[in-house]
Amino acid sequence: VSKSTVSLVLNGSPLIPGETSERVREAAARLGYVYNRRAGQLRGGSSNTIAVVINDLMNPFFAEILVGIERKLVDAGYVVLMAHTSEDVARQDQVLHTMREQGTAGLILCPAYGTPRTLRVPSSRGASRSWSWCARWAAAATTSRVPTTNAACSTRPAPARCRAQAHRIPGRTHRHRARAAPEGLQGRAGRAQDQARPRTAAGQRPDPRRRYQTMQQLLDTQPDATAAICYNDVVAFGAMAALGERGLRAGVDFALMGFDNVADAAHSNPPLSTVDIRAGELGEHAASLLLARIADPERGRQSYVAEPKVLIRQSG
Amino acid sequence: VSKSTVSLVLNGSPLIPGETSERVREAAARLGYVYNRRAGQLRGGSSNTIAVVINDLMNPFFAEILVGIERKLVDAGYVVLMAHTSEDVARQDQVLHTMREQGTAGLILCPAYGTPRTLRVPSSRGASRSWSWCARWAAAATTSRVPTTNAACSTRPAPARCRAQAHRIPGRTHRHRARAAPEGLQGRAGRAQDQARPRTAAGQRPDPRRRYQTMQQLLDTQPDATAAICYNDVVAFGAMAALGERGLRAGVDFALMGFDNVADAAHSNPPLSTVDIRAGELGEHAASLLLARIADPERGRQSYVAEPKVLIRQSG
DNA sequence: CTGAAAGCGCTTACAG
DNA sequence: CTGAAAGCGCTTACAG
Repeated sequence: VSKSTVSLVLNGSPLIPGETSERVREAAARLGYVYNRRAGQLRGGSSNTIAVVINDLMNPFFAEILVGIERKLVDAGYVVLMAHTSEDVARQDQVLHTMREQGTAGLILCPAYGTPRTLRVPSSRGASRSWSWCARWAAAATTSRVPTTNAACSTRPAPARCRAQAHRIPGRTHRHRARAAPEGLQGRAGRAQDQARPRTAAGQRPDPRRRYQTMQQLLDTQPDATAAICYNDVVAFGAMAALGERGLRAGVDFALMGFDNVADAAHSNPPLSTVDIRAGELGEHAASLLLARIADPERGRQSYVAEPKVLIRQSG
Repeated sequence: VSKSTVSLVLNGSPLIPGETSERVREAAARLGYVYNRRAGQLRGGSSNTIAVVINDLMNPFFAEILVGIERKLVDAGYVVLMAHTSEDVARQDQVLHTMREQGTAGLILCPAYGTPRTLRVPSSRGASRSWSWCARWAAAATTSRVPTTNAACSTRPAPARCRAQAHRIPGRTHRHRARAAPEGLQGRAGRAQDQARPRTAAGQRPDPRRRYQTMQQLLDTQPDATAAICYNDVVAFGAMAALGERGLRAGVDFALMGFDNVADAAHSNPPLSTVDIRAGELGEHAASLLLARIADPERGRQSYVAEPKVLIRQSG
């Protein structure tokens, strides 16, 4: 009954005969022994924790991403150290700093709006930690400055095709940023009046309190508009409310398109046409790429870009 | 420049003179030194991590709770170890076991449906860990079996007043569990036909895929119903969709009441009448009570019960 | 196949 | 006020 024997047993080493192993396990159970993984990792030099820093859990899109990440990571035997930034860059810096001291094996970051593309993730000593960006374009830019940068999960599909020819889409005045190429929308009949591409208001963050007002404003200032491509599903939900208040119904009087295909989009009132991006899988991919990088640090950085799928439901 | 001197400096001990302290800090910064908190805690016997196990982040109610918990905990200098159970008791057992080895200072659990009330949280060795239940009734029952049980955050307000006299509310046939006492609803005029109290379908979990069908079914089987008190806001959103599909509008043809006052409830189509329970604060309280217990383990268990507030908007 | 010894990076008495 | 020494709970060579 020696210390090292116990250690070998608990780590499932094949060196120990079954009988001895049994005795040890039995004794451990009887004494209510609980393994101190941190001590083990201190000595062994490994770590089974991964940091996940996420920007906005109030948006179901990111909540789904987090769930996907967590699922994959736990399945792989890791435990996740989570922090929420509420889109606040200062808090993001703070938690990034704190987590550095925890000696995680890796980090997945869904960056807050305004995160500099050159962000250097403070890595633990020596062993430069692997990490991934997730779900925002910032991914592309983190090359030379952060050589440990790994995966990029971008939701941005092919650009410059954001036109819905069948409807009158307001351009520069509305605040929504069109991210998709909703080709499906083109087929929806109507008068093809305006091909104005919705203005990309980069850097503009979709303030939850404004989702609704934005549509109100749009309807006031551009009374001839008959469609809107919304920044995301949550914005589109707000637009539905604004429409409803004026006695208009999306899909009848107005075409509305979201983005993300959040779970609730299938049962909004009316069900929302949107672009399916499978947020959960996005998260799982971010996790997978990170895990691959941890397993083989020599591996170059990779990226995964989701294939968006247009989903036409009642709203547009 | 000795090890212990460095340690004292980094922990802000007053024993070290300013000049020496400066030199140490400067050198640390220059060398890119990063403190290994786990090693420190191994020796010191403390821990600054807290486990948070949560059941369903797809429901914005719980996402808000998590955000509240995280905010409070990070502000207090802790770091959170998060796990998601997806309402799966088996996975909950798994993550609870894994987290035990991490030696957290405490645990907050939003139990999955079906969690036995007698659940014993596996505590780390010796130092029985403080912990809290959050947001589910299970709280009340965890007394004698888990003496380290701490706070209970219950969302259940006073019972047995769930009647909306102004409307015809289906009773036993619908699947929604009424949790609130929507007094405000009583004042909403209409024919007072039925006082049937909605049947409490305890243990019945609101399957997201069914939210919508449930309302459909209700309308089919009880065509004379004119109101529904929904289990929560998310269920109510599904009901709105079902209504909309039949050309009915909540607040005009039918009264609909949710529960939780999730952020989106203010801008659903139409805006949802609901019961405000301030999920974020619920989470913050769960965190506060846990922190108090950690600071003073002798302190008895406490509970916090939120005061619900009825919010009448357009839907009912 | 099992035990004694050194050490992961820190902290904490305890001497100088 | 600063340094030398022991030890947190584990793992990993290295002998027996």
